[in-house]
Amino acid sequence: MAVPSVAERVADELRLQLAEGALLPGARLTESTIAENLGVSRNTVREAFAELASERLVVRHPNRGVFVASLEAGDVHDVYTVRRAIEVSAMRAGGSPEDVAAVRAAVEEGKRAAAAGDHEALGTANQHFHGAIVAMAGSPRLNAIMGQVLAEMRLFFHKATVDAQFYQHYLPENEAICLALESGKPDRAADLLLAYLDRSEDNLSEVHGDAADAE
Amino acid sequence: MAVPSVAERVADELRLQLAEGALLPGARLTESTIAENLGVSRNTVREAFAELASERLVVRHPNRGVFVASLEAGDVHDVYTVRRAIEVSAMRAGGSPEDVAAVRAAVEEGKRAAAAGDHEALGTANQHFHGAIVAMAGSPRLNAIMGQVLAEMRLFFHKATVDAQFYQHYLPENEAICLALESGKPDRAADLLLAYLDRSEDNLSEVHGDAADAE
DNA sequence: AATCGAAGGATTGTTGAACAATCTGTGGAT
DNA sequence: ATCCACAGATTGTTCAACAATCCTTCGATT
Repeated sequence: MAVPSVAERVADELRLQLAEGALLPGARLTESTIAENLGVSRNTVREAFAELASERLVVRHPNRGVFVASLEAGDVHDVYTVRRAIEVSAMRAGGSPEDVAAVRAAVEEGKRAAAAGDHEALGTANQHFHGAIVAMAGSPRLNAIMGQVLAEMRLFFHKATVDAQFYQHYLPENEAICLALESGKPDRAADLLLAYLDRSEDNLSEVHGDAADAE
Repeated sequence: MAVPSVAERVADELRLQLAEGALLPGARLTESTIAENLGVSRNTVREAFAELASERLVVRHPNRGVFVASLEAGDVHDVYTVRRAIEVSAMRAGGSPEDVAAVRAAVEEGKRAAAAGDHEALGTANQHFHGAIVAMAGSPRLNAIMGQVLAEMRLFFHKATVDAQFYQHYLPENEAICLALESGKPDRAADLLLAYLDRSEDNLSEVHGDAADAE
């Protein structure tokens, strides 16, 4: 019913291209060419840029232009710090049976994707899994924050060109976390999740080719 | 060195007015009048609005205008859900001695304000206290999120016209939390903080005149 | 008298063009 | 080779216009 504004549609389109990897980190986004390509005004593109910049998907260099954000080594640690705070907290909240069911659904979605050998789908299933975890807190703000974090992660993965085994490795962990949750032990699930996140961060820092400081 | 753009200065100015209570929740912000008052273009005001909207300080009603955000009952709970996730997580991280010193400084700042009977200062000291707690995590993203949350809270306090005793009541709690932190017991401090936040939420919901559902 | 609907005014959403400010890169002078 | 000036391109911002939408008022109808 609510028709999205043109600026919002432009932002959506750019978000899509970013998620698909059509725009790689570091790439420059020129106002005029985007305005021309999408058939909108430069001013409207500008509004869309403001939105994407607030989501950290894009970085503004004053008088120089906007560039697709690229996560540096420190950013990876930072993003995982946010994830640890939010996901673990939401997990300890427990969540309603429907919330737990959503987590289970994401786990099964991942299994199917792995069976089909589709690691694009495997990646999105993993994001659904973590999104469902945060959703247990029932907090619109936490959901929004997590949404942004996941979008940032997606951006990063395209840069790292993650191989199939990357996600597959985590499938049994997701299963274990989900089982703990389903058997009414959210604290146990939270501990597993925390360990998972720590390991995931290490893996990612490694892929990124960065000497991780043992903190 | 970096000169803020006009749009950013407009956003800053509006943020200031919001923090000072010059613009009360629910008030309408008309593009043309603000543009005229600040001597800038309507388009620039529009960019500033986009920024404030992304911070939830302002709400956009399509084709109707932007209004100063007003926290409803559910929003209070939501904001506290975010605070619990972020603050408690940061607290458990412990933090460097300088970080702890910053927390201590905020506590003392609060004491001085209370002694002087300045509850405007008492409020900001309290915000510094919680900001310092989050800063222990050393995460720019968490700091940014907390900054937005605190800005939202400030908005709400102007609506509720909180009395002096509101903050004063929490001074000894801040002291206790800080002491636990200083004596190397961050987990103990985190537990105290969690209890603090729960009680604070109850108080606020009460002030707001809302039948809180005991969850 | 109350309800409904249609004009009118006001504000937002979007466009297009224009110009100053700033950055980038090229080429020449030392 | 280094430095400086200049030209080109892009951003930042303004202005003016118009369509779309909303709110209000006024009038017509029942």
